[in-house]
Amino acid sequence: MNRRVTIEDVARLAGVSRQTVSRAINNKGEISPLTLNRVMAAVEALDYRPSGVARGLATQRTRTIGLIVPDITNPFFPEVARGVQDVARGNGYSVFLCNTDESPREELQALQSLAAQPVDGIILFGSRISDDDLIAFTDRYHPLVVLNRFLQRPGVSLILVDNQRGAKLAVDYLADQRHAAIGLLAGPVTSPSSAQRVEGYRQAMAAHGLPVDENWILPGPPTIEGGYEAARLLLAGHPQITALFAYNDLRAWGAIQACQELGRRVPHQCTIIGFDDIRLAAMVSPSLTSVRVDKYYLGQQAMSRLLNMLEEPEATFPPIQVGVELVMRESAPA
Amino acid sequence: MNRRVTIEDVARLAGVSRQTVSRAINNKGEISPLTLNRVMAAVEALDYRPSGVARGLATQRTRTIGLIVPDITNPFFPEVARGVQDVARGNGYSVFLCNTDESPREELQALQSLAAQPVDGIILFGSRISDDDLIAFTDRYHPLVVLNRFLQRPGVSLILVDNQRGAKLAVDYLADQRHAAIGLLAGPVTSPSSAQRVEGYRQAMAAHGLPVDENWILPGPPTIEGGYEAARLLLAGHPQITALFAYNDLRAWGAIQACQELGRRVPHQCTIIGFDDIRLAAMVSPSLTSVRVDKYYLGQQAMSRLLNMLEEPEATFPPIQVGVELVMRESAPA
DNA sequence: TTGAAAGCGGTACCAC
DNA sequence: GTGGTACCGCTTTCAA
Repeated sequence: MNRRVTIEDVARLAGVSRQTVSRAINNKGEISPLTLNRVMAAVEALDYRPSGVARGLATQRTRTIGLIVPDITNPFFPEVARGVQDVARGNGYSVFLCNTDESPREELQALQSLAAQPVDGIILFGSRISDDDLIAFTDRYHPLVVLNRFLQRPGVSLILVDNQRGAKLAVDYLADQRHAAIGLLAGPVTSPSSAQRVEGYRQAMAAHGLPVDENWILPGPPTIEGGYEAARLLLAGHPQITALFAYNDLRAWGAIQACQELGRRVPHQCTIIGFDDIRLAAMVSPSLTSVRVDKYYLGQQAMSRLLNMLEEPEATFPPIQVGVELVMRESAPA
Repeated sequence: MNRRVTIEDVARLAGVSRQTVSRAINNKGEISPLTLNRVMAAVEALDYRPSGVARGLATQRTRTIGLIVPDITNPFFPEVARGVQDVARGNGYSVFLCNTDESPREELQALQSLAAQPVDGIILFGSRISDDDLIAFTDRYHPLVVLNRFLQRPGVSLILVDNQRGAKLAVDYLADQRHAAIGLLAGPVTSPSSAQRVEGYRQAMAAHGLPVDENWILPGPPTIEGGYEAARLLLAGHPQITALFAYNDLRAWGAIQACQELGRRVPHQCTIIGFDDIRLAAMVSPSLTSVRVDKYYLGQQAMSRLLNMLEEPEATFPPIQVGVELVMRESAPA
């Protein structure tokens, strides 16, 4: 590769100092229009682009952020990522994307590698690490935006989806249809959002006077396969179950497949509700009744908040609450 | 944020020079086991992590690459991204992800911003910019791995999916079933992979002695909505069409929806074949017959190749060909 | 085996 | 308004 064009080259060509070039390209400090023009002409001529690395070293800001998600192939996260990236790009930021595969170890590594990179801030979705590890990390690094996890710390902002209410909406809906034995295909045991949905399920069941058999709650990976396995086990072991509420749409789909194999028709012989309302929920057959989360908005909010924190490092920001709504379709018709 | 721990701090604590610390953490140069231990102890004690930025400036290598895709919410790309990222991480690289929204302008900006970042290399999927722009860019920046686009340039490696053959497989299959009027829901006009699939379609039609009405070929965005619109237009304007071959699975799904609205049953009154075989192709109803591409493998190959180029900057590497296969399902049964 | 000094490509601070 | 100089945190080169 040809040697990189540096600020020095521009300065030489324009017949000014490096400093003046710096002023010109950064639109700051007073500069005479004349020199500005000369410098910009030189920049054009050489097709000069300042090195982000050098700039990062000098300013201690890289205009770079890290986005950590469990798995970008889970259709929930691409939409979130778009929300983050669109806001980021609009403000001149680039985004590192890291997958953790639901592994706390990978997550911690991702955090540390991003901190060393170093990025100006980190957005952490689907966190699975322990409170201790996360707190230890927040002590050394910020700003940090964390989703769906309570963690009151300086330098940490929270985005909270109303998971409990989402679960309540689903259970209410099923209970109103006289379902009493409602199985719960919970998410990963390490997932705070799953814990919140489980809690919402428990409260709603209680509110309807419905007893909960602990065996009806089966955690597992947030994938089609995971939902399939869980539904098979649950329906085989507890034939009295007439409805399933799943941690996410992928698990709900797995459950639909399991029902089909077990000869239980959805929704008539088994009613199913998912969570997230990913785009394709409407496309499968039967289409999926689901608790809708505005994923793109979530990403936008997370990135906007991170920008706010970057602008006012000393400020404290309240958590952002994001609502949910039930979208009715074939797998759990009215 | 507490001041960053630097190599200087470690050196002081260990009672050695910065240089010795550098040697220790990079496992290079001769160093006495004793000092090594002392240094590493200091590193531990301070929880020191070298700054990627400073290192990048000094070495001119950031262990960072850029991945450009049209749209990460298109289910094709998350799988590719995982392939790229898994190989990247396994080799100590981080990945910047950029979306272009199919826009040549955004794509060019993404390329330039990544080049300025600067990343060690770029993987470009779904390129939409002009040959001129791309060539101009390759002259100033490499290494570059480009997918599905012919471009013989030094510093550029190619990954080529056998798009023509994929289209041929689909058309052969339909022609063998006596379909003669086969519509083509092509991709974006700027998409090289779409052009290749159109070409394959033309050749296969000709091989079967089937005339092609140019109006049967309708390009458009690679989305469900795009496929829906295109299929509506095509089927309304040319009722004799009995089968549709779509640029990708999303367009095929849109077509299925259009058929349902028009009262044409799939596959009996309209047979449909998609492309990509994204994971959910098997989940929709009717399930989708599709030309399968191994997306994860594609990503792995792209990143592996990029690593090779990074290791041997002077070497020339041949294009990597990636095969396809037809997966039969309900939308076009045997 | 270890250390001193220069340099990577910018920005910040202070003169002029 | 402009230029000189130090400095960001690390690696590289060369000497000791």
